[in-house]
Amino acid sequence: MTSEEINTLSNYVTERKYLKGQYILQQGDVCKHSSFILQGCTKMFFVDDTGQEHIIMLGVEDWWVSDIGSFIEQKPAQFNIQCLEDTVLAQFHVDTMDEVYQKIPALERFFRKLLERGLAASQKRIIRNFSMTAKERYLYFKNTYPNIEQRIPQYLLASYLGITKEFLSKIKSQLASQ
Amino acid sequence: MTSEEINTLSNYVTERKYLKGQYILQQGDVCKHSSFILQGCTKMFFVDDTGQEHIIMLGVEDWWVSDIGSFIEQKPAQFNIQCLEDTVLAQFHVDTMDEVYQKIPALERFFRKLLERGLAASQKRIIRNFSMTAKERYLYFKNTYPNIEQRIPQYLLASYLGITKEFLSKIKSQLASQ
DNA sequence: TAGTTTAGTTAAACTAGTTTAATGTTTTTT
DNA sequence: AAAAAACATTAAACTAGTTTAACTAAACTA
Repeated sequence: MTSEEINTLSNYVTERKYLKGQYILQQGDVCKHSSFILQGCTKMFFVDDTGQEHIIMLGVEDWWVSDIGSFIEQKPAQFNIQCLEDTVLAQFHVDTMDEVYQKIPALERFFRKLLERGLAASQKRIIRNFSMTAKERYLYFKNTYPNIEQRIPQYLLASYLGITKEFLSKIKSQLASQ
Repeated sequence: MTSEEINTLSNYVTERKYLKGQYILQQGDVCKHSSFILQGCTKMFFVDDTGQEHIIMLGVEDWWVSDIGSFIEQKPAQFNIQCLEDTVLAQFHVDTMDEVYQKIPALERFFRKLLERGLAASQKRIIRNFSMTAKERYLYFKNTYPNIEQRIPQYLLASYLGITKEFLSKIKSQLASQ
């Protein structure tokens, strides 16, 4: 991107602050923003028929968060996004995306690459869920994101890993006693 | 797209035939094509450390298949794609993508939307794996893709559902006896 | 047409992960 | 500083799904 383009870009980006616990997006609402985390920590989750919460994605600094399906199609979101800490976002609004893409063609490419990485990551996660045990998934998480575990409560990590908090406890005590 | 653009497009698309059992892509190779299924049926899978095969995606007519991560970054593929029937593909080659995008800007948008849908579908699959039992997943599959089950062997469906073929057998006999 | 491979079924023994419930620990509120 | 709320641990009973193994059925090969 040229420095002129970066300048143009700034007209389309809004900074917004959220407090811990606040929702960036609620299941059923239409996702109006694609957001980049400048500071803070978020969880993207959905609530199933039985009322249980399942975490799809955790987000920290430099990650993008949004319900992409909802954002693109402007249909009701399937997911909630909530702040686990006070969080600062840089947001693009859906109504100005076409305009930005037109003014800065490189951005369309950038967002495509973002999506590609997101899809690749999502597919890898499906694989991990199929081919690894809960203990292996936990160790993989610790290894891949060594600084997230300290920032979030264990029951959320358990939900992200697809297991109960009780079982995560058991795994940790097993690992500790070795 | 204008009819002129469609004409231009045809210069960049190649038709290719594969026989049942042939590989469109092998784990470790770099994915050079993004392919649209004109006819046939494919499986995308990966083989884990223990030698077990896990199906990420099945593909039939009108679906796109490729290892997107590998295609985009031009890195070795993590997945295999193999034909379950004689299959005819319409393929874009990676080397000409930038050129096509330039000549037909609408195509870049089209591929972005494709990715968005792919990502949304992948996330939904993660959810289903977390929040549904194997029986529910099976019924969901039957309901959503009513004509795929007859085309593929049961042990592949089991792999797609993330269960053993024995357990799928059990589920089916349970459902039959109701 | 028999013989061999490939796919599907059934059942018993097993294991990874859940549920329930009680107890302990930390953090927040007042 | 006490009380309340939120989070974490442990253990016993349970269940969904796996493993192993033996058997049946279909599909290719000769």
